[in-house]
Amino acid sequence: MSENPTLIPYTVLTTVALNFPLTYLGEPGLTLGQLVEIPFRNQRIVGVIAKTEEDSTYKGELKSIAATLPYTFNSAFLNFIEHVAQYTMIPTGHILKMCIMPKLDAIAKDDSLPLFPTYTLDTLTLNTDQQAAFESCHAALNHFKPFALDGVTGAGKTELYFAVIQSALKMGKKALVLFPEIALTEAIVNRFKETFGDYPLIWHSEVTPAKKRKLWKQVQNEGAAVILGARSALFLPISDLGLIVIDEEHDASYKQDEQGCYNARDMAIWRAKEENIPIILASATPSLETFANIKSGRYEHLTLGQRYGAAEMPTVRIIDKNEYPKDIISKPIYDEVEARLAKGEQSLLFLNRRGFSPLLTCFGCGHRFECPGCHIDLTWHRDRQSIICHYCGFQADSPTNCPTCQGTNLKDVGLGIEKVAEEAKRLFPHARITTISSDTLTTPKASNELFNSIESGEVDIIIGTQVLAKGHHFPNLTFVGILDADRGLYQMDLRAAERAFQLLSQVGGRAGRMARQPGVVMLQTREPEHPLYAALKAYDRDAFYETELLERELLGMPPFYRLISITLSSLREDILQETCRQLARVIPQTEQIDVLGPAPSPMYRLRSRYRMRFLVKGDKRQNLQAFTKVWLAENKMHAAIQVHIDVDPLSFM
DNA sequence: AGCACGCCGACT
DNA sequence: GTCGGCGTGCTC
Repeated sequence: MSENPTLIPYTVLTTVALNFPLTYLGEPGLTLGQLVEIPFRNQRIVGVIAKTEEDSTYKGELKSIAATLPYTFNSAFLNFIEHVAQYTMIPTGHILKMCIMPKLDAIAKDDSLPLFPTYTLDTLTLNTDQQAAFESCHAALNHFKPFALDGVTGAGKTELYFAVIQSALKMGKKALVLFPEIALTEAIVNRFKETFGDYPLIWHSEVTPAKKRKLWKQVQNEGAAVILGARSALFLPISDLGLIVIDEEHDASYKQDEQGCYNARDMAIWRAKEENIPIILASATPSLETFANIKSGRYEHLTLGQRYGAAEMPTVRIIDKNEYPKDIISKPIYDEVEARLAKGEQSLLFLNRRGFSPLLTCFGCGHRFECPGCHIDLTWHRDRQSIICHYCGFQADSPTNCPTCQGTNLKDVGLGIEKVAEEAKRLFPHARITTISSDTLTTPKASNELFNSIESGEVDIIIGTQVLAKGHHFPNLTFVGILDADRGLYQMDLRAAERAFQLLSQVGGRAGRMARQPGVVMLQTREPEHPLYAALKAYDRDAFYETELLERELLGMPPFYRLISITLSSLREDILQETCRQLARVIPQTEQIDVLGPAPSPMYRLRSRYRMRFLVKGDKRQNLQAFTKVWLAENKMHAAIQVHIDVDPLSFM
């Protein structure tokens, strides 16, 4: 580029995977946050003015900004991008890319911009608890404050935050409401329409690119609106943001695990802080982190409804599976289902495992059908006539004979929901039975049809996995049988008990939700004495959480300590092992921070890659990111190695 | 000599 | 991330 005396240098954050900004020349007077097009190598990319002066030691020839785009990010949003990048250790450019749309110049030319919805803001009727909670939130509308909204299903959490949203809208501001797996929750969209007289702006992975582009542009305009979205909606450049709500805040789908790990719930706190607005984390079964923040007073605790009052909660019975060793569906559960069939009510049988059986083996020689890439057992999906790897998605046709000994006596081992369905058909030959899992809920349309058929009473017995656990109202469902409550308790996962409690209490919460009398929940377990079940039976959530917190503290685990998981993977096992040895040699020695590993990942072989893992661990005050950055920068990594960094990993799988 | 491929560094 | 420079090694 030729030297032009009228141009001045700007620091520009780009959408490429660099962790530092670049310097470009531009007309004087460009403002902070201005989106621009810049030449980068032989292409044009989008960037944002991060500083209105030069901030680099680069001594090469500077290129010039090619064009300015009619969009400007405010400084709160810029700070948010910077903070997320630093915290998650994702390159800043990647975070910026999550915040913008492709083809910005084309979007700018389109002026067919839809108007904001016109909401009716009639005052909602609140009960005493809701009114008290509302007043706390209302008083915080002009500054940063995190709230934990706590209350059992049906206690009125949604009405409460609807009322707070209403206040924000009246102030001419926008509210951002995050939901886990929004594509499946038509119910909340309808509820919104009923209350506010118009639809919210909807953002999730199923929304078409054209609609996304319109919405992306629209939310930058002034005016009141509600944006209802999945975790990625957190990265929308919303102007005049007045409130953030995270519903089902404990839900694991707020955590993105691929292409850069981040937890939208935690990052939302930072967004609220930068925007100086309140944030409401709602859940009947808060995450242990949130529970700890309530205890320490960092989050204001809003409690709704009669907490864990026995009257509205289902009756929970623990079934000792050791008394029924051979039965998939034990006698007590059978009796309850029979009783529901006689009364024309619905039953749910819950098992958190897809397919027919998690293992297929040859009776003759013991051959197991394993995934060629991951070396784990393939799950037999008899309905689809295939064997499938649940980790990488590898599929093959159902075998008819053994590849090792040619024998034809293949045996299915273990239990999946397809096998439960077969057993249920045998036990209840006249019942109308349907299975629900990610195999049957393939599209939003398919799932709506399925859920509608259940709601309209076309089904007697529902057999399903965890996809059932959230968001759906089954008014005629009065019995839930949990067939293998222990599953999840003994995985190599420190959150297993917490998740099991959340899952079981939610599934239990399905029963009798709308019925006049409480429903019945039965859990089959081989360990009826486990404290988890005692807490579930008494619905003593806080007692369970307190025990769990104590254990985490003793183990030196989150939320008392923080972790960063670093997974190295490669197609070449030798290079991987050598790199790990080398990295282990140069671990910086400090008193406060430990590095565990290298250890083989729980999935040592996944999608044909070998995987090893380090864990960086320190108490809450330590800057683990800075430590990790220094450590990894010591070593030039071989090109055949991929590094995957997960700050605050949810599970270690 | 000519070309294909893979590694590695630079990108403003 | 992704492109291009460059070194290695294979083939005509």
